[in-house]
Amino acid sequence: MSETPAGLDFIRQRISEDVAAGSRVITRFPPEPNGRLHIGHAKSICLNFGVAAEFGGLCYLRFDDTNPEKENEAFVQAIQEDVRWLGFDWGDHLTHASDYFEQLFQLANQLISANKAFVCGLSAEEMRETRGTLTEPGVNSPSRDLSVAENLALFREMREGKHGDGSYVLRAKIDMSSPNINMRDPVLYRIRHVHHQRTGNDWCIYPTYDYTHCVCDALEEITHSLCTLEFEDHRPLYDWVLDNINLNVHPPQIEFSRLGLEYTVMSKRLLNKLVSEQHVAGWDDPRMPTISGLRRKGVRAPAIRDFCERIGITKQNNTIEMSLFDFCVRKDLEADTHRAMCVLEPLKVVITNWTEDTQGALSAEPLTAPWHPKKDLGRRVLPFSKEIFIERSDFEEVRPRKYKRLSPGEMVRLRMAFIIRCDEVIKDDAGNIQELHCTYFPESRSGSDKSGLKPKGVVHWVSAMEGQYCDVRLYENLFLEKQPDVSELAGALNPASFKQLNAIIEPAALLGDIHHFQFERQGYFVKDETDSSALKTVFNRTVTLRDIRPG
RNA sequence: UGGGGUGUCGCCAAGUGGUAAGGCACCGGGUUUUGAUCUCGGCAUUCGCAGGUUCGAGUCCUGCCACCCCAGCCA
Repeated sequence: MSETPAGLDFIRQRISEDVAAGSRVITRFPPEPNGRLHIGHAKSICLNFGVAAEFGGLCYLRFDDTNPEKENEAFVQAIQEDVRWLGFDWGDHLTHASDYFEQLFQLANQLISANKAFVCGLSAEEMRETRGTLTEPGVNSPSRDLSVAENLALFREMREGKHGDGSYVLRAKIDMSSPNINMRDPVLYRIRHVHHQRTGNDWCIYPTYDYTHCVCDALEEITHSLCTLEFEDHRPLYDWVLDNINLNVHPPQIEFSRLGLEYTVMSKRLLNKLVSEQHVAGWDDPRMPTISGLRRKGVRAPAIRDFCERIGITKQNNTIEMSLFDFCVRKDLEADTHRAMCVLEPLKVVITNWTEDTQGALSAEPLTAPWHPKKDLGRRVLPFSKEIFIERSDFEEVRPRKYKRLSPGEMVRLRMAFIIRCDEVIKDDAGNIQELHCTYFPESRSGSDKSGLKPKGVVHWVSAMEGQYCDVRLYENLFLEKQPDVSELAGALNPASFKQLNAIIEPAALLGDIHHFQFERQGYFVKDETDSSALKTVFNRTVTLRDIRPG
């Protein structure tokens, strides 16, 4: 696929060494169902599922559902849909951290029995106060020296619901003076009397990420636990837990850098905020970097996969330029997307020498055009009439240097049709251009041009008579800055990120079951399935065409 | 400040002691009835900085500097 089979990234190098030494490859993608997946998750999905496929292994889709307060079933379903849409298959390896709640509980008891964990009665505030700081060690909890029997009893009571939320936690007994704050007797279990989307009211204590993740990895015999850089500091804890329970499986945790993309944000907290504060229309708003948003904007899965391949896997902090993403999107669409003509901001053109006779002659042999310039996708008919619309921006009264469009006295080709010359500019009293009067050259018919004329350029057009109205939504970056300052979210947003136009499109485009289009000279667009109706079709702009103009 | 990481072209990224891949972007030429696509060419005497080891250093050593992450009963 990639034209640049660069050296393997450091993770694949490591894995291929392990495979050479006889290891299997079992990975996992472990989303928390508290939001929808975004392009950053796609990087991880492509890595985990990709690596599994490349080395003949398998990849679990495991929901990390240890915090029922924030998670829900709708996200569980949406995440599965997104992963599947991206083109990955977890087979029957769909699991949840909650599948292992019982084992996690038993193992926690083992930890207590081994005097490696204790029940702590400190409040959250007290715990913060005794944790110490980056430079000062913490102090031991007064509960730290409870007997094994007392801890076992207390933990049982926690599980039985005899204590209120926040009254007790189970903590690992490690080292309050560790320079790594994660090792200062971290919390393993907390009390939460809340309903869990899968286990219902079976539990009122829930394990924390640090305790859960490594154990689930071990239980699933994950061979390579790949995660992002911010978990690097948690690795000693990951290892501590597995070293202190007797599962005899110890996956290595390997960290890589998360994706940064210009003009957007990737944190679920912020994306959630954008949705809940209604700065966008929803998780699938086409301006969102979510998988569903990109899909609704018209981006296809191969483009996302290609993008993830091109950005690579390293430990360097990175911010990818949007131009690379756009490149991948266009590259994917270019090869097989139907072309159509759609006038976004219409300017009427009257063909003064067009008569009923010429109209009659044309109907005997209508204009047609291929759906695609290279790939054979068939042809469509292009109705033509005395009045047509061209793009307002395709006409200038005063011609700029190297201008390849229409201006007074000049000629331009109507794409796939005739050459016209602008004879007269009709204006209203205020001086606004109302319409253009042009003559067409019968000999210049596309495909059989005998006119010998050399027009300045080519413009798209739609017949006024047959053209259909449609809504076209133009999307731009959600944020103003490449690296938005999110401390003031509202102010960082691009007010021009969304614009809807009432456009006119050639009739053939609305007839079939074609979803993705390239509107010639403008960009790629996709039918919006949720907002289109029988009365009006809505198109979302996926990405503009590359546009190199002088100046 | 303690700990953990990272520094190779504008943005990514190969490079694993033998004389700086590739992609995107950018600049120039060609083709073109999309200023698209396609195509050809250009684009790091230098690898955060300073020393050192070596016949030879982006790769090894030492010392600096910069940036990122960590003080949730979030993940």
